[in-house]
Amino acid sequence: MASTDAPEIVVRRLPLYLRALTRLAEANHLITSSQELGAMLGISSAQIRKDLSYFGEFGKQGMGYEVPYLRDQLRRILQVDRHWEMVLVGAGDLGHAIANHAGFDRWGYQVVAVFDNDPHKVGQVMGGLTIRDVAELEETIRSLRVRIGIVAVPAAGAQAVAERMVLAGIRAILNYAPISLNLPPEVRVHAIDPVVGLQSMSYYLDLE
Amino acid sequence: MASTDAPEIVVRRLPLYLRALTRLAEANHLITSSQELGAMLGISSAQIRKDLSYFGEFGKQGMGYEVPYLRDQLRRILQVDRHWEMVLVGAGDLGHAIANHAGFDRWGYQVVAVFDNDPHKVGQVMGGLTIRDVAELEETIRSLRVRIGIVAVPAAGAQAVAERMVLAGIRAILNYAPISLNLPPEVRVHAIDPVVGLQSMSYYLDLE
DNA sequence: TAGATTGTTAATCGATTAACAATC
DNA sequence: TAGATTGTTAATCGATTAACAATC
Repeated sequence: MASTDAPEIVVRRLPLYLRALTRLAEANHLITSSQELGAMLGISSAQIRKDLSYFGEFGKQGMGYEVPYLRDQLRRILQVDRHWEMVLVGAGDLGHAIANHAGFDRWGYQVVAVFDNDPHKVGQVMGGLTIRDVAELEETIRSLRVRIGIVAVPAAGAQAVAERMVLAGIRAILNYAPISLNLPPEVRVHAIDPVVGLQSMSYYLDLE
Repeated sequence: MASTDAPEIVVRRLPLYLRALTRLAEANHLITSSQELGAMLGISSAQIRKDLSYFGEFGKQGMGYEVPYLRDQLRRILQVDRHWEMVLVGAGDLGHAIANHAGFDRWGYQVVAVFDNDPHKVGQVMGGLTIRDVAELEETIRSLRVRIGIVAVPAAGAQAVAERMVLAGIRAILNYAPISLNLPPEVRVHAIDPVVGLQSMSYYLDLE
């Protein structure tokens, strides 16, 4: 479980470090340094050393870090050295793309149940899973003891779906709906909205 | 042309304010307050007032903000009150989902050209567009004067594609590849990687 | 007027960076 | 040893919050 005092902003950088280390390991680099990692990520070497220091001492002075060792430590710290199951609500185009997203499997995240409220979709198969009626959401989350939920429904239904997930035991939500979810602070939410990203970038673009 | 002194972290919140205001407007709310917006977004009212103050005075003491007026002002500030064209590289499953993403159209973002390096895909139609050979990338960006690029290729090719985009005139990149792009500071990058979000949330989950 | 809420200032809080002793 | 790089401290920088005069 989560050491308690690392700031969230630090935790959110750890997956980037892990990704860079995985890439180095695949290229058979055995040793790296805070400077090299920083150059890969556009982050200062001091920040990387400071961030890692919240969790332990992983390097050797004068030498740097052993790539496979630091990678494994980050996997342990982030708890990604295990299998996580997820439920997905929303079997539209977006849900379909999510259910088939190869990156999830590769990192041990698996969608184990898909839900929709459209009677025409319920019973159909999507990504190897039979689409269930969203009425069975709570029951399924409880019986499968799932902790992670993915919201891929239209904005109008997202808050209600998220609240139901939380009441049934979900503690982390990946939110693809274009709305800010209002949930208890103990529930983690990560929002994916490409339009929000585009809009903040548009601010900086020159009209030619 | 972007006023120059608002911190980027503030600019990144403006789309959230715009989204909330759009929702209020659709519900025919004519007036709102920093407190109401804050409650919707999980942000303090002081922060909302402070953020808006970088760009002007939009409210009335004792009254709050007129929803349509503030919404329109944010659209102007963010430059989302116009049509933006985008190029997309990568015509795989992910590219397909992106090209068909309804949210882009709704907000004035349009994919005008799709590229792939697979000869079998070039010439096929995806989302109403004929897939072009990625060899034509620079030429197309220049002749269409596009400023926004979407990278939806595997990690191994992403950095090279992004660099080519930038040399041809792209100034904002939406990056779906699971890698940190290294680009000149004048180029904006917004990364979309659901796995990174899941991994940072996993840190906080209790193993039962 | 009385009540409410803005816009802004100053205080607080937290994150990043610079610097360097420790040491491989 | 000489050179390099960590882990950590203190200084700096920047963001958030609290408070309130202005005023609708």
